[in-house]
Amino acid sequence: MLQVQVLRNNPAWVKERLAIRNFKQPELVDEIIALDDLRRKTQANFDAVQAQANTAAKEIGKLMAQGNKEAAETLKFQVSGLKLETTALSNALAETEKQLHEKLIQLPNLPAAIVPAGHSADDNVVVKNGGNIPQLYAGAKPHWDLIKQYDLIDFETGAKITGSGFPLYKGKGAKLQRALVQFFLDENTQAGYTEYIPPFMVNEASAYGTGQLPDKEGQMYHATEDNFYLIPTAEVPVTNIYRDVILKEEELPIKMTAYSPCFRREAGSFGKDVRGLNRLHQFEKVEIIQIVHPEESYTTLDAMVNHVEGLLLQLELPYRIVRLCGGDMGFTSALTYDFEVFSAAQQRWLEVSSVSNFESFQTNRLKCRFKDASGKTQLAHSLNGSALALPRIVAALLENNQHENGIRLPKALHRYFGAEQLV
RNA sequence: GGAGAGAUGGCAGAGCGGUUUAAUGCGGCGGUCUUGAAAACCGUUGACUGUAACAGGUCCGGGGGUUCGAAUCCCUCUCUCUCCGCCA
Repeated sequence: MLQVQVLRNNPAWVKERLAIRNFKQPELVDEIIALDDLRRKTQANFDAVQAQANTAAKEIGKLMAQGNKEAAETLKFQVSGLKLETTALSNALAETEKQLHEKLIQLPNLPAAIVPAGHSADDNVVVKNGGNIPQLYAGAKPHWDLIKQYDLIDFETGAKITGSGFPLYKGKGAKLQRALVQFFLDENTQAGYTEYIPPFMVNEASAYGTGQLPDKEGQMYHATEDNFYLIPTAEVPVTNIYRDVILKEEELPIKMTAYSPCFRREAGSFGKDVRGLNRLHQFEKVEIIQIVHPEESYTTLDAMVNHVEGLLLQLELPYRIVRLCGGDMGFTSALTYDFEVFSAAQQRWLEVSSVSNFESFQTNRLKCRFKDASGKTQLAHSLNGSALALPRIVAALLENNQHENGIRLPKALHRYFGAEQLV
């Protein structure tokens, strides 16, 4: 959520930034400012009447204490009308605030200066290519065939137990998951991130805090009896650690990492996009999250991108880093870099990480602030990224490393998996 | 699941209808003293809103109610603790 102050300070610039995203209702900016004006006026009126009532109530108290009952009763009668007035004004104020808030949450984050304009993924900018695309042998297969051949994941039984998109990992397939999670967490903690295991269900306030509610309600599984949501990413519970918290400046930066299963309803997808491990209702992911000083957040974003790149290098996967254009960026992000790995048998780039700077968009909703050197409280900046999401990594590992007699593993995983060959 | 107790400022802890603009202690910050530090003493010490700056307003777990006036009374929800039951 943007700060109203930002809109008031420079509405023209805000509209210009929103245009980079192809945001269709720039008039919202003016409506919000007008509502904020109204809110301020109503607040001032309410305050004035309330002050009058407070003074009178105190006076009555004093008269009572003096035993001057008659004068107290007279004043009581005179003041009784104020109550209607304060009730009316406070209702009007609440209504204005509600309208203001409803409009404000419709505004997406303002793209950073270097975000390219554009409408879709076609307008994204590839900023770096790394790793080598392997030459596969003639009989190379897509990962879903390899999974079946080596009995790594049983999708059918997963579907029987729960439904499609809920894989049942088995044998070496299950062990590979565990090895990857362990590898990622070790790398992340070595880079200074503190490890967490968060709750995998969150309440409404947390889902709201990171922006899943109210906009993306349908993407989460909802346990209605207890009103809990299954987390779509560890970002939700972990970032909410700092909801309603005022930090000391020296506590920044806060670096956190967490493994979690992720649950996504993702209705309406079909075809090759959902084949095998490409898209699932439940998958594993290790996330990195930082809460930093506003002046540091872009340096931090670069550091996080470098860190994720380091993981892919160690996994020996061909990758590219993509700067998302305004039209393809998430609602809450100011700047996002996507990491894609090349899955050689499918001949497709698969997104395995998305690293974003939210600036103060998320912390404003979370009320995550810090006291700066001059003693003022201001909003911190938040960032997060996957490091990494497992399924598509597994898909690329299987496809790119297959040979006639099995599947080899990158060196970095040997000690985690306990062998040089997966199969 | 059953019975009971509780939720107050960074922490501890009073207040249980009207000079409370939330006592007091600890901690934090500033100062005096000191070569420096400790101790002692003095001062200061939250969030939100609002103003050019004052002033003013809101906040005692969340929400609602009673009253001229609520931290204090009533309703409701959430959470914590103790005991019992069940349980990996």
